[in-house]
Amino acid sequence: MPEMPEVETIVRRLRRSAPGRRVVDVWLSGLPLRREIPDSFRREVVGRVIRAVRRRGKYILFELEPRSYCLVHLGMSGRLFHLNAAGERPLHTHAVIRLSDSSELQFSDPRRFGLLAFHDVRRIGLIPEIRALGVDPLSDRFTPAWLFAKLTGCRRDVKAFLLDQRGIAGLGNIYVLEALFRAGIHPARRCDTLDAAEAARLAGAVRRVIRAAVRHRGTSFSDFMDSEGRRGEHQRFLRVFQREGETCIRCRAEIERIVQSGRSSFYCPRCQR
DNA sequence: GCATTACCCTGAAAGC
DNA sequence: TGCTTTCAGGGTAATG
Repeated sequence: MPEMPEVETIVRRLRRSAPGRRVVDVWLSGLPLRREIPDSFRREVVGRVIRAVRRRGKYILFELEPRSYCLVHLGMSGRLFHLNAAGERPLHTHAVIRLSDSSELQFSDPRRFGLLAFHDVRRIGLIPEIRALGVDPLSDRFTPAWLFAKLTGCRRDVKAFLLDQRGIAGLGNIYVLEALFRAGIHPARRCDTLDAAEAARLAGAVRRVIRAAVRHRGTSFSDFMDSEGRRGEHQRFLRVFQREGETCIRCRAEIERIVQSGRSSFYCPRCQR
């Protein structure tokens, strides 16, 4: 399940391989993803040149020339490969974008929760999905003071807050739970019960977890692969995620699982309050 | 207005 | 062994 570190890993690879190439052809499976890909997508994208590859939250943005954007979200099970030459299309391939150097971008997504869209706008802030996103956890705006101010007026569970892309953009279930463990905060704590010191611990934990995961090129728990088909390494460093019944690395208590808003939460009942 | 729940989908795992 | 059921989850729409 690609979160920000996995998307960042893909974007860093694509930045080396995609800019400067012109789109010469687009193939679409015709099946709907999160939304239908309109027939106009092919007509709009063919002929444009990829100028840059960017990331906002879990979204990948191809900046095109003349200025416009191709927006990609990997959803739960999406993969984006950049192959040197036309290759075999894996099962559940929904889009193939052929480039001027004979390479091709392949987008596959078995569960079809992903997104592929074209936006004829000058700035990424004009794309509704991007405008709705909150601060990036690695940006200068994400500070302990900012986080404490946000938590103070919020009555939800801290886990629900951290998962909400409108507040902090990029976190998913894995890194939220890992950050809460490192900060010693129970996932069901109400936001407005956290004090300034806890908010500071949480802000630091989020940054450290995300930085470590980016360094390890993401977590390949089930099937994540980067744009060259390489698996990530961060699964070896997870401390609570999917470790129900195993012992806490810090206090030897048994890791527990609860369900919040239909999602699993893993935590140490002794270390996290 | 805010918070929670249901839904989309398929593959893997569990249950029978 | 083989079929059926359950579960997983990101984002959004619907509901409370």
